[in-house]
Amino acid sequence: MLKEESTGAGGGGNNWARVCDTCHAAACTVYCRADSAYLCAGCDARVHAANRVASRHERVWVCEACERAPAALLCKADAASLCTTCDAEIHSANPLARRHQRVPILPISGCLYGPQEGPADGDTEDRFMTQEGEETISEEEEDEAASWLLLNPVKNNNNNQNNNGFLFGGEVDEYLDLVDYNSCAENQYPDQYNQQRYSGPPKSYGGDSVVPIQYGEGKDHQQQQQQQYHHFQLGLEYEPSKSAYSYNGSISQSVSMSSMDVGVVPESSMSEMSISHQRPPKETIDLFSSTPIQVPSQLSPMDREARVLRYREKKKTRKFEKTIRYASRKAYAETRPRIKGRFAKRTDAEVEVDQMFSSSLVAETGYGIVPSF
DNA sequence: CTGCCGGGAGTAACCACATTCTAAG
DNA sequence: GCCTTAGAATGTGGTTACTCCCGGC
Repeated sequence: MLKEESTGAGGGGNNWARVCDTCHAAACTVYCRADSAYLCAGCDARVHAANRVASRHERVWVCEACERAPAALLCKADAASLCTTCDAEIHSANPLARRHQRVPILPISGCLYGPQEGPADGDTEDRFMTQEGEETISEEEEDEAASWLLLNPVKNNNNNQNNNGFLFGGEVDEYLDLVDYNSCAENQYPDQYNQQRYSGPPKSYGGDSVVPIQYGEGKDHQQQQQQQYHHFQLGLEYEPSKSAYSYNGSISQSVSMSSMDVGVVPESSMSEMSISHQRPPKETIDLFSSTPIQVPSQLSPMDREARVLRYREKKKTRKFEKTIRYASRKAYAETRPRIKGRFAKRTDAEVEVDQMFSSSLVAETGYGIVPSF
């Protein structure tokens, strides 16, 4: 499904991975500055292992998102090498992504690869390439990507764990759906949102200290944000009349709970989210019946490709690790007494000890400092 | 082939409370 | 507009209970 469209939409060109300049078959994985050439793993190993001079050629990984440009930044959170364009695009998607720490990629030299054993399955799969260099997408990925392109009519099914085994609105969509909301919230309350959560030093009362944030540094950050808002607004011009900004309740809960990285939700789902609360009983749901589902065919090929690409990238880089937003709360939670894992009430003695510690600390420092990590 | 059982994996819920947010005065 | 106050909301981690899946019989 996607293969045909991805090949057909690009006007005959391959919009995904750049092919190796040497073998013209496999997807390139590194860019050699000295040779100004994009090379696949095999050709890189072969070319740069040929002699000592060649082995000293500085190469950089190709962007893992577009796979078409040399990576310029390494996102530590995603463990992904990204070109400047993709970096800007991905990390402007939402406030959480913006917090990812990125460092300039250092050139690599020497032999990058061990003995060539042919492309590993995982790598092949990861890059959606076959050994012949053709794009392939597994059925599972097709399904997931399709869930991107479709909407997720059962995404608000939080209270119903059992989706009848049908995960159409399950993990993937939950994961994917948040960014636009984040962007919406950010767009709606840009100043408040950012001032409260993402800027400024921790307050002196020693309360919640937000986990350190790495920005693009200095004044660029503000400029960056403004640019991001601008980009977002451009994106929203698609459906300006939708009440997509006024979500609350379970949606905002999802946002706060989902500290993992998030992806981009198809525009169509934004409008659907507002009616999802009124969805009929489960047994009457028919995804492809009379409900006003925006089918993929309504998307332009370019939109489709863009979404699939974003989906791929986010799937590749997503992490399910919990992100601690408030280190002080973590500290409190860790020191809090528990009974069978549940927080337990502190005894009077413990409270007294705490008060003694806190009062002595205040006397010494003038501040009630909460340990933070 | 079907049904039952046990083990493993995954996940929601629960708890207390300091901190933050919001609205009202 | 600014300050204060009260109440609601939020977030935090370890354990438990529950569901689901899979393999063996």
